[in-house]
Amino acid sequence: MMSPPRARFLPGDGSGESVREHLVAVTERLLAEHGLEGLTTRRIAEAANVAHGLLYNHFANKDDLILASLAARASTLVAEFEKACPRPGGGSLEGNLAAFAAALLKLQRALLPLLASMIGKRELLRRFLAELHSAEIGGPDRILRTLDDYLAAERQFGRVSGAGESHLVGILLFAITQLHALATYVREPDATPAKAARQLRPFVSFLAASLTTADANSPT
Amino acid sequence: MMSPPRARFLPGDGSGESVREHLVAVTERLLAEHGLEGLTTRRIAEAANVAHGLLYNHFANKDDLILASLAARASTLVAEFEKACPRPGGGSLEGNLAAFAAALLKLQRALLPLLASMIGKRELLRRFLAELHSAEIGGPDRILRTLDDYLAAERQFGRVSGAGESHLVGILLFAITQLHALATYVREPDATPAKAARQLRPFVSFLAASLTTADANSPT
Amino acid sequence: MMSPPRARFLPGDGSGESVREHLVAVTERLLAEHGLEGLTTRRIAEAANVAHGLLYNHFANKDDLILASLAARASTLVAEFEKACPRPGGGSLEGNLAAFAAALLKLQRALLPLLASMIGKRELLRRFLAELHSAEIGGPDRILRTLDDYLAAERQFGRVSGAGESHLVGILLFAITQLHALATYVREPDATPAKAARQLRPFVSFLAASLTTADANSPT
Amino acid sequence: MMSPPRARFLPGDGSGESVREHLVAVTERLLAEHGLEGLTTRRIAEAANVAHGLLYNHFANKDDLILASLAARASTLVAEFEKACPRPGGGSLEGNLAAFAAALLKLQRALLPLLASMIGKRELLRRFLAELHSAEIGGPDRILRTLDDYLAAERQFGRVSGAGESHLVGILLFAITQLHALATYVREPDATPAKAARQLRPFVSFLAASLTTADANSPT
DNA sequence: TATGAATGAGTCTTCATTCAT
DNA sequence: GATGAATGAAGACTCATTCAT
Repeated sequence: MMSPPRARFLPGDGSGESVREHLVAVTERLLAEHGLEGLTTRRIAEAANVAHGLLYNHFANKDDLILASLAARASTLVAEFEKACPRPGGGSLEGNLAAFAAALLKLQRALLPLLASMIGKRELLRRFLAELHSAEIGGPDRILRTLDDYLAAERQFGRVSGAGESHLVGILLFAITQLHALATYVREPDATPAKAARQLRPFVSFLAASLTTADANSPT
Repeated sequence: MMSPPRARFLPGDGSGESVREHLVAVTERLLAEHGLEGLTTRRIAEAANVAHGLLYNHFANKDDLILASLAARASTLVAEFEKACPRPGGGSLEGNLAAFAAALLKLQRALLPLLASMIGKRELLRRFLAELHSAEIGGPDRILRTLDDYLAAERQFGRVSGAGESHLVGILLFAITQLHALATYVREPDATPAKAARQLRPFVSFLAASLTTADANSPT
Repeated sequence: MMSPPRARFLPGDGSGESVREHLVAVTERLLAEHGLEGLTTRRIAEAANVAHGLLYNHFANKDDLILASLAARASTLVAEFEKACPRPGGGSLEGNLAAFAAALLKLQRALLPLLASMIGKRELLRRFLAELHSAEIGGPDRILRTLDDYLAAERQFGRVSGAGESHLVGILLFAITQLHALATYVREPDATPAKAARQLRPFVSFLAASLTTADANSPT
Repeated sequence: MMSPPRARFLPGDGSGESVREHLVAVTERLLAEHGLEGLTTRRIAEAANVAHGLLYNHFANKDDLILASLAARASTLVAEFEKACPRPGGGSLEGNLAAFAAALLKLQRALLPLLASMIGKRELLRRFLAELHSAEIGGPDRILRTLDDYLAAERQFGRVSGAGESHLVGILLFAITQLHALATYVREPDATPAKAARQLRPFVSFLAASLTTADANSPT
């Protein structure tokens, strides 16, 4: 009747992680590696070295666990993005934009597959976005604000001319990195950051130029 | 006792459609309406008014049918896009770019969900892209070439100055519409084209301006 | 990959039963034998010698199958009851009431466990009752009407005096057999019909007497 | 890191209740409110404000706890019934029978769902009945004896004629209230006592009449 | 060629029970 | 005694695919 006691995840194994956190961490890793597709509760339990039913002692259902893990993943990625952001005033403007592009690209490449897996799962998507907004994580809006803030600071330093363009430029940088992320995801998933930087360089130059030129549209 | 003979799809019903084509057409419609999510072989057979098993007489498996239908869908959309493209020389440059933006947006909004559903199904995605390239359909590359061709023609008309930027501008237009498509899909799936046009307008102006200004970066 | 083809239920095995009917019949038998409790879809499939998933090709869900089988069971039982009903005018009145009691008892002993299993499953119960009323089956109301009709006929024969009591008597007969059915179900599930008849006899006599006596309450 | 100390049920909290009694009391309440269906050990522990595992320190398994609680519930109900019984000699005979009917109905409506949930759980049912008999609770037999005793007393008062019928009448009253309880449970769970009294009235009158009439069947 | 009944592995979820602390 | 995290068997349901007719 009794099955032999299997070695399991043990709290107090030195990691100081609660089981809930352990489950979220494992799921976050699986999400990062394979996306939402094919991510079954059984596989999560196996990867966590835990009985299948345990998930349901800590989360009401699969979606709740996924959601917590998605939020954790997004939080991690946004934090990494912000750490990688250049400081205004230092370096060259174009170099800084390139640094932003690289950071954005990394973020997008990690986030796009997750977002994509949620398409068609409207409810999960809705809750994920709500989570982003409610929690301190911040979604795309926060990313764009970070860009805006940087550009505003550079304008203070006199390194950015023009008036309203800077906001557009930030969004275009966001857009071009997203396009690149999607394209490489689809076509060459193993592309190196160096190669990506080379490919994005012309766009960065173009956008940097548009920030430094006296804008033809703006009144002098 | 005998089940009543149901009216079925009959080849030679006047439409001149082979069964295979019928299945692809029906699947294409279902894809357009609901995406890949929840698209089961049973539902396809029902929608096609055909026995469930018939699918497997014409396609080796579900993926093959989906693939053929995705290709058909992509082909339809690309054709619609090209029909909506403005002719060079006519109208205002900015108006034409706006028209391109609208056409691109429509394309992206239709294609993104399909692309997204394929993320995580690497094999299907790979085959879809191969199909795009091999068949006469043409993927993003063809779209971008269409943009490039248009801008080159406008340069012939003297309505576009500068040298290498036009290619970048085309890609940026592509990128900004993709970003918009994704954002609205995620946040407000029911947004109207008019609203989208309003939101994209500043970007279109910005890009149009950069095409007409003597570029500071380019040697005179 | 391929599992060996197992011998299964084959339509055209001589019984002239459709699969749907086969499933209902098997489920009806299981219901009769063990009630709703512990009746799993897997066990049904096993008893029907059929793959588990097949149930869902013929019924939307477990409840639908159960419901169809409950209706079939109820139909069978009501038919048996009506066949066992005595004809008015023949035999002795008390003998006829005893026959009714026996028939009612058989019905109740079969139906009570089913009804009981449905308690706590409000939705199933609601649908079952609706089914009873909508289909030609007829529930308790029909049973009571049968009793009423019989007594009315006997009054025509002059074998029942009194006025309004006969309806009460019918319901009391119904009630006492239900009580007996419940009591024996709970206490001695293997009680024989003969023993039950002996135990019900005094009640039958009492009720028969009340039908033949000039009623003290009624005005002469 | 430590989970906050939750307030728990503490033995010696002034109520003088042992943990075992507390668990039984809580389970009894849950049984009264929602029946056996959906009554999980987790929910019991929650309602008792007690750790889930604690149940198994005081009861060998769920059934044992349920059983103790069922017995407690039955005991409560029987006590309430007896308190509501009319005293012989006072009031009108028919009024007293009506009072009995009301008390019986209340008892049955409370007990039937519990009994029903036990159908199909033979072992639990068997043990429950054994408990009823062994403990001082008394099951249906005790109820019927109470009725008999009342009628015997009334015969002493000369308010009941006839000889052996009174026992039958008691059982019929029991039966008709059980039938009514089942029917209303199934069809209109929210029926008021007043409505029930109205519906039972004719039966009460009929049975009362049969007690006061010189019985035609009995020898004078 | 067309049918659709049949298959069975796989999905999420529930819950009584155990046991180290 | 008390805790509650952990277990795992079992439940209902899905769906791509096969195959006899």
